[in-house]
Amino acid sequence: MSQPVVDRGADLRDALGADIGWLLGQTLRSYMRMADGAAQDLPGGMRGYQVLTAAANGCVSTQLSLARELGLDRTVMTHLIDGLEAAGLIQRTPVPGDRRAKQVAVTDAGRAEWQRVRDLLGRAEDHLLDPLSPDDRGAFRTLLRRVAGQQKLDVGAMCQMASEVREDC
Amino acid sequence: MSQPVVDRGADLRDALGADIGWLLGQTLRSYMRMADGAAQDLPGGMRGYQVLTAAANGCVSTQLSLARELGLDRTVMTHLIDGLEAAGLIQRTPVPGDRRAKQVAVTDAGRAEWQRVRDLLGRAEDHLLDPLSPDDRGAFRTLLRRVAGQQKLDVGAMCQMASEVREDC
DNA sequence: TATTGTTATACTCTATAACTATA
DNA sequence: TATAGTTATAGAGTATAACAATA
Repeated sequence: MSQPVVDRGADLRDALGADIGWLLGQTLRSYMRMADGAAQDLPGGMRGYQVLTAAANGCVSTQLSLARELGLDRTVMTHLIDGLEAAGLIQRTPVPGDRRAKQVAVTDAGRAEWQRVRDLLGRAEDHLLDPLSPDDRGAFRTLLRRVAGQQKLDVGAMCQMASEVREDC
Repeated sequence: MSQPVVDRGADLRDALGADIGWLLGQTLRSYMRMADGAAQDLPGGMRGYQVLTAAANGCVSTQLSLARELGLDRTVMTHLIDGLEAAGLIQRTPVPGDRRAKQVAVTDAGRAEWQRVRDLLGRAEDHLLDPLSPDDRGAFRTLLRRVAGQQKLDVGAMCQMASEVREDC
């Protein structure tokens, strides 16, 4: 009780800067402002880009495993893939051996588009990390990857599942 | 053209781990899952908490400057403050000298509630940063603060404005 | 004429449930 | 009975416009 009222004179910048939720939110918002421009021509925007990333770089997979991979609902995945397929960027093909499931594969156009957007996003990232030195950028990326990595991807299970379908994994 | 098709054999984890937007999104989502529990009793949830943070730690301010500070629309701010005021956590008082504006001040109950939620969020943050060593946690916080800090707060302008109203700033 | 706060409206995103066709 | 995909619907979150009171 002999102390002054807690934080009465503290600066707002310090208070918000101590809130990691606020820092992450502001950082993501700042990045999204730039990224939305890069992905605006892509059906589904940034989420469409993530689907394209997973389809282009992971093992060939079904809609459901893709949804689980990206932490999306399967109803959302349906709409995203509708848009990407209508734009000719990915293709739905039946899974031999399970006629319920559909295999999702990137087309050549989809791969090219993915690379185009990826390069634009790279510039957005450069701009975001501008206040850091090259060394610090690497450190930040490494630390962020470790923090984000704790809710693990379970990519192994996905590849195993997909390998039942194709062997080029 | 003599190169193999780009990224054909790359792992999905690597592809997503190279996407800073995805990393930030996953990290924020992971944090929010824990934080929502901490702020669930607070009107407005996490955004309500941020309003409370700004009101408790910054200079006394109007709704509009608070909204600008937090990057919210002023219509959203109205609803958030409606909830917080109904819960007795903050108080709207007229600004002497400008009868259009309303001053937002934290009540004693609001300050106590802010501290309670802040402590819970601290635990969520500890859990989020669990995969890092103590040194790395500090480094991550510092780097993130610098990255987030680039869209600057303009706290100075806010304090100046508020000091026209009160002098305890 | 511009600003503060409020209200109403619409649009996006997300979550849920129901339905089909397969297994 | 359970699973993959689709569709429809409702909810939250956000953005926009219009309004009243005041500067």
